Amino acid sequence: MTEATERPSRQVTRQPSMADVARTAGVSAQTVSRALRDSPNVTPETKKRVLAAVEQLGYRFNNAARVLSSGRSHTIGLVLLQSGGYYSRSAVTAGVEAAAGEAGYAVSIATIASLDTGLMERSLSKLADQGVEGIIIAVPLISVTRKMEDITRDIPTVTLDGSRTASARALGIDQKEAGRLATQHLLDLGHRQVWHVSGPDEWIEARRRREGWQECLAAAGIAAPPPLEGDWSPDSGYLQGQILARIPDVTAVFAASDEMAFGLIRALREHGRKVPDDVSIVSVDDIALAAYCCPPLTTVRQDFYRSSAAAVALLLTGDDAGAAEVVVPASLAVRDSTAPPRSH
Amino acid sequence: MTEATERPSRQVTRQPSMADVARTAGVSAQTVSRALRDSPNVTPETKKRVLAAVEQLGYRFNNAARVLSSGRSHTIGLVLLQSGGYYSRSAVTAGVEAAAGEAGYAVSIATIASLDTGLMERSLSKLADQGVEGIIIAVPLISVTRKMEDITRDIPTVTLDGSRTASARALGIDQKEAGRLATQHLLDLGHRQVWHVSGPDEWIEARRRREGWQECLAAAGIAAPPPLEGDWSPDSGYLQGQILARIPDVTAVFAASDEMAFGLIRALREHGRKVPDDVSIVSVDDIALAAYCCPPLTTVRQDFYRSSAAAVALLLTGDDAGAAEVVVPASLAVRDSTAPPRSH
DNA sequence: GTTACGTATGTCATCGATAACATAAGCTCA
DNA sequence: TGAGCTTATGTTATCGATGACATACGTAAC
Repeated sequence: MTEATERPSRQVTRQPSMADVARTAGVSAQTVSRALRDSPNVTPETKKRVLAAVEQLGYRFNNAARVLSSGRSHTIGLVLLQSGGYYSRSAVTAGVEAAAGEAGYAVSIATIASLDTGLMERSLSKLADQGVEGIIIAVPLISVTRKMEDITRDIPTVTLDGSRTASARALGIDQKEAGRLATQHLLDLGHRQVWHVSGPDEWIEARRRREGWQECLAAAGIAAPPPLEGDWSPDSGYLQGQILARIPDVTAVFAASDEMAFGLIRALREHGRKVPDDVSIVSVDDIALAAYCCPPLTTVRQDFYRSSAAAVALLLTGDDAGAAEVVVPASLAVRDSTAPPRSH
Repeated sequence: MTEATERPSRQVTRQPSMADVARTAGVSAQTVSRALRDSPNVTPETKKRVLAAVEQLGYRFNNAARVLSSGRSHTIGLVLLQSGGYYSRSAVTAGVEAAAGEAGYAVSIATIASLDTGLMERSLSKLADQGVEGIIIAVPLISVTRKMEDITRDIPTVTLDGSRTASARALGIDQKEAGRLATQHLLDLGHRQVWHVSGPDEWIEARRRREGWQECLAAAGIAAPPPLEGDWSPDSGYLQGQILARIPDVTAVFAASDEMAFGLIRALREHGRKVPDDVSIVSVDDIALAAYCCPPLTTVRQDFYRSSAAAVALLLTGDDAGAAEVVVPASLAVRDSTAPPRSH
C-alpha cells in the first residue's frame, strides 16, 4: 500500500513523470534529471536509488518536455525522392540512420513524390515544424525557391548529390569521375566512339555523369554523339537499346545505371548484337545483381552508405562552415560486359 | 524602423512564439492558437489578422510545446531490418511514409542491424522515448521479450510480415499463398517434383513460403525434397544452384526471391542446364529487373507499397482491436523461366 | 424586458524536463 | 578556526502551446 489512494478518479493512468521518480527515490526532480544524464556531481548511492525507482515505476522520459526545455530535438530530417533508384534510396536511408543513431540523433524522413518545388517546400516545412536540428536533402535537383531558403535559413542543411541552396553544403559521390572512369575504360579497350544512355536530365547525377563522358571523349579528340535519355528504369534502357541496336557502328555504350544496362543488353541481343562481342557496355551503381546479368556487368561502384554517413558527419560536426563540397570517390568493377572492339 | 530597439543584448534571436504573433495581431495567444487550428469560433476578420501576423513574423509553431501540452506527437515509428532485400525495405518505407503523411503523421525510423532482441529492445525504447503514437514493426521475426512487451504495452503496434507480440496486430502479404501459387504453377506445367531454395529460416516470409510449397506438394501427393536455404542474395542463389545443378532429375525449382533466382539461373547455366528447357524456375517479388533476367522470370508479384499503407491504416484507425490478421494477396506474373518438362 | 443561449475572445493553470540560482555540508589551508 | 572552495542536492522560473473555464456581447424566446 505504498500507493497514495487519495486520487479520486483519474480516468487515464498517466505515465510516471520525473517527479514521481523523485518522490519514490526520496530526492528532488532535478537530482533525478542529473542522475539520468550522468551529471558528474551525483553520489553513486543516490544514482542507484534513482535508477531503482526508474526501474520500479517503468519511467520513460518525455521527449517533448526535454526538447521544449532544452531547445534541442536531437533529430535530423531526411528528404528523399520517392521515384527513381530504390537501391540508392534504401542505401542512403540506412547510411543516414546508422550514422545519426551513432551520434545520438533520431531521423525523421520526408518523401516527396516528384521533383516539384511546392512539394519540396511543404516537406521542408514539415521537418522544420518538427524541430529538426539539421536536414539532409537527398533529392537530385530542384530549383531553389526563396521560400525554401527562408525555411532552411536557421537549420543547417547538407545536400547529398543534388542542388544546393546558398546556405547548404553539398556532398556526394564524384559523379563526373564516374562518367570519366566508365568512358576511359571503353577507350582504353580500343573503342573509337562511346555512346551514352543517360538518366533524366533533371537529376544532377545524370548531368554530371554525362559531363564526365563528354569531357573524356573531348580529351581524346572525339566528338561526342548525341546522348539518349532514359529514366533509370530497365524499361527505359530497353527502349533506348532498340534505337542503338539499329545504328551499325555502335561498339560501346556507357549506361548511366545498372538497371538501364539490363534493358539495353536485352534490346541489343534481340537485334542480334552480342554483348560484349559486338557491343561493350559499362554502367554505374554496382547493384547486387550486376554480377548476375548476362553477361556480368562492368560497372562503376558507388558507396551510397558511406557517402550518406559522411553527410551526417558533415551536418553534425559542421566544421567546414564554408559551403564545402565534399566528394566521395567512385571505382570501377571490371566484369564481362566489356571487351576490345572486333577487329574489322 | 518597426523593430523595437530597446533590447540591450539578446545574444540569440529567438524564434517568434505564439505570444509574439498575438501581440502583433492584437489578440490573445489563445485566439492565435484557435485561428491556426481552424477552430470554428473565429471571425474571418480575426483570422486574417492572425495569418498576416504569422506571415510577417515568419512564425513556425513549436512542435515540442504542442506535443507536451496536447499529449499527442502525431508521429509513428517504423522499425526496419538493415540487411535483407533492399527492394522491399525501400517500398515499405515509401508506403508507410505516404500513408502516414496522408493522415497527418510523421514517421520516425529505427533500423536494427541484425535480428537481435537486444537491439530490438533498444530501437523500441528509442521510438517510445520519442513519444510515437504507434509503431510498425517491419522485421521478419524475432522472439518477443518481456521487456519489449513492456515497452509496447501502451503503444499500438502493427507487425508487417513478422512476429507478433500479444498486443500487436499483424498484417502482411499472403506468403503461404505465394508459395502455393508458385509451386502449383510448376505442377500445372507437368513437373513431377519441385525443389525449393528458401530464404533464411528466421524470416517468417521464408517459412510461410516454404509451408505453401510443402502443402501444395503434399496436396498433390508428392513427398517434398529437402529445401535448400539461401539468404535472399543472388550470391546465395548461385551457391545453392551449384548443388541443384548436380542433381540430374531436378526439373523445377521454386526460389524464394527474384535475386536468388538470378544467381540460381547462372549456376545452372554454367553447369549446362538451360532455363527453362532443362529446369523451370519460379520466384517471388517481381522486382523491376525480373523481366530482364535471362530468361525473364516467372515470379509472384508482391505489393509492398500497398501492404505497408494498409498497415498504417490499421494502426491509425485501430478499428480492428481484436488482434486481427489482415492479409494482402499475391499474384503470379508468368514469363519465360518456366516451361513444361522435357518429355523423356 | 428579462431569461437563456450561442458566439467570439480572454485568462490561467498545466504538460515534464531543465537551466540557473540557492543552499547545505564537507574539506583544505593559512 | 574560520575564510574559501568543492561537491551534492534542493528551489524556482522557464520553454510554448493548449485545455478548461471565464467573460462579454448579441440575439432569440417567452
